[in-house]
Amino acid sequence: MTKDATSPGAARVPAFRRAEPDARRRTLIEACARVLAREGATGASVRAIAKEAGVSPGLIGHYFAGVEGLVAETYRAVVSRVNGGIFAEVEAAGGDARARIDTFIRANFSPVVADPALLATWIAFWTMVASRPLFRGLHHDKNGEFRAGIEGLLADCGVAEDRLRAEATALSALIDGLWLELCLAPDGLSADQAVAIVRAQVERITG
Amino acid sequence: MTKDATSPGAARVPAFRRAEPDARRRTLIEACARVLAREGATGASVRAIAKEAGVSPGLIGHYFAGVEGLVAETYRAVVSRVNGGIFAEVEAAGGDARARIDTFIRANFSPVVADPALLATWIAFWTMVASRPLFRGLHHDKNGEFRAGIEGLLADCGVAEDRLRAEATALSALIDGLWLELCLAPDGLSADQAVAIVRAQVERITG
DNA sequence: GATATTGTTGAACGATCGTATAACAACTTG
DNA sequence: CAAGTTGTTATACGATCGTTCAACAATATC
Repeated sequence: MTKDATSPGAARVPAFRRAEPDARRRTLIEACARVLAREGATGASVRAIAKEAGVSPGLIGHYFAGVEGLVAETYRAVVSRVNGGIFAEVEAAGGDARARIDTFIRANFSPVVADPALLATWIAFWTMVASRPLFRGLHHDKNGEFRAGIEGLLADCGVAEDRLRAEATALSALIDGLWLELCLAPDGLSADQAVAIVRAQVERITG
Repeated sequence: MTKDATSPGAARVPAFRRAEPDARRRTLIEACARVLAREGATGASVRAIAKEAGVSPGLIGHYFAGVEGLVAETYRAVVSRVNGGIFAEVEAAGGDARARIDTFIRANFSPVVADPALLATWIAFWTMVASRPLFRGLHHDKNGEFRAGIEGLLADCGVAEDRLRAEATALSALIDGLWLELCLAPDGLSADQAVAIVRAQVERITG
């Protein structure tokens, strides 16, 4: 019989680790995102998320305002990660306005963005928008950021300022609609088709 | 004390009515739609729907393949009603192709279509698309019908056949994206703005 | 009016939900 | 090394979930 944690003088094996509050929050948010991606919007229960994170269920209530609060933070994190990645690609594309917006288009339909697993996060979020003002405000903020990014790209392409708002709103809606369809029916619409459609639209806008 | 159902000779008050299977199914579907609209996607439980319909919870299992089956039928019914209403307006608009497609655009953002309460039905449906092939097929069908309708409208406006598919896909996605945003944030985007955006797009397509 | 059929009820079942909380243990502090 | 702090666990609780099913009653049939 080998030594174990109960033997006198055995090396103690801590039953759990204490974590920095921020690190713990990130851990839980990432676990929530994984559960949403794997199980869908209805599978994101306290117990499933806690198990995924390797912690006790009670810990979620300790760090967030219940499951809703955690989902809200997860949405915020996932949106930031996805949109951050998209605009990082745009920056890496250099200074040419046309190249930048084309990179933006392609990035929006890359496999990591137009991913059915990602849709679950949005669905879980949309489910709560109708009844929770907190979620409504969060949607307003993130949507505004996204449209502002598009406005910048279009402005660099020489789109007149008085048309910017409407054209960016239209382009945002077009991308969202194609993204949704791509997530719901990956075998009905291809990413290349979506890219081609948005490209054609941008060319019509920028003349 | 007045006579009641337990008094001898009192007019008998049936405890329940038997219904035609089709009528009962319609009743349950409509109740499900109302619950989805009022309570949201998470509130559509067997008990809530049965209470709304004024029947016993067990009856849902008798007529449908569980709650999922009822939600699937409800989605089918709501989509048919909404799209049917839209294309009925188009028919009522007469024979002029431009008038028809403009009516179509306005109908898509009328208060009864771009209704936040309606979004709950779509969300409940989208939640199940990822994991249930039945729902995936239903989405494919209904989406195809909608796009086919748009293709017809564009064809009548003289859009070349080899462009029809892509243009209709784009227009469908644009409408969906604007509709979604209108449902999620009714005070951020107005129906008139959405109509104007789609009008401009159609004019660019039809030349 | 008696009988058969079956739509319908309502309760019971096990599972799972979110939350609260007492006990415990990891870490900090003195 | 002892004491205090608090992050963490694990359980218990009440509520609600979807489904099942024996019993009942509304209707059809004869």
